[in-house]
Amino acid sequence: MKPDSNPDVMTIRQMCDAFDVTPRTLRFYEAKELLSPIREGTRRLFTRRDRARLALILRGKRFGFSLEDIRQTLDLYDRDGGQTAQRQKAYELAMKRLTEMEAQRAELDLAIAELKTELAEAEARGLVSRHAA
Amino acid sequence: MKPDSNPDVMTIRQMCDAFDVTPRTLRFYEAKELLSPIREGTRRLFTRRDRARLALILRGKRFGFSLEDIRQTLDLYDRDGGQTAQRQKAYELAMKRLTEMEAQRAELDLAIAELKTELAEAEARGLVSRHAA
DNA sequence: AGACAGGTTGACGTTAACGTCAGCGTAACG
DNA sequence: CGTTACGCTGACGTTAACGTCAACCTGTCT
Repeated sequence: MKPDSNPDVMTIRQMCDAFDVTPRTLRFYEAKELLSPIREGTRRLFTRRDRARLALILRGKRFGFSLEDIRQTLDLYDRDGGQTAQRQKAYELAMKRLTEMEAQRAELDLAIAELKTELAEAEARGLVSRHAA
Repeated sequence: MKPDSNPDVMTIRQMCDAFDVTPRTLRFYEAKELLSPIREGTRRLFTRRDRARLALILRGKRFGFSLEDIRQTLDLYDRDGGQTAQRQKAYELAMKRLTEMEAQRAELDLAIAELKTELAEAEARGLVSRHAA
């Protein structure tokens, strides 16, 4: 019987298709303790928790955070386990990340505005056409 | 006589102090054609143009862009030189970057909102204190 | 039984973005 | 004129984040 009868867990290939990553990447993330799929014999089965974490990981990457940065922040989203002291640390770390992200947002807004200005000027100088080949 | 008598150019060390990077980094960026300081004999002298570009480079990095991505976009800010065809390409590339950045901002907003929610819930669950050690 | 699809574990290769170190040049200072 | 500061050029080392490949197991289909 196939193991994917359970809709709550996914095989490595299903994960790859769903998130557009390679098996190597998922195993790598597991080795780095970003994911912790359960084992059915030797095979990995990824739970909802793994999927949620992977989504957060990929997002974090798009924002330029390192896997190590991400790993540490990730624990906040784990409402269940963890000692109080650990949770407190995760919380504070997440606060720090929040501050960073808000700063990044501010700078991003600025950069976008500047780039728009630059594009408008280039246009005004008549050296480019809005839509070409 | 010291070369830094000219306020328009800076030595490598002045650049390092101003932008908090190492000499190695500046030479590396030059090798990758992101910067093109003039030479006084063997020594590098960085112009206003180099400084402007470096600022953009460092910003781009904070947004998670690769040096290669940055290098290509950078040319848009070079109002002077360049063939028309080249400028047109740079323009279109910059448009693409703009779209990317706006998408990134949207996702960033979402992520910030989610993280805030998560923090609020953690607080509500009473497992953490807003400000600890 | 044979073959095939899908998964697993090492182990080594690769790319980006620098760090580090040796060896050399040179300019200004005491 | 020696040395101290600053800079330069290779050239090799390093870290992160995977890619690639070989060798192996295992369930399923024919």
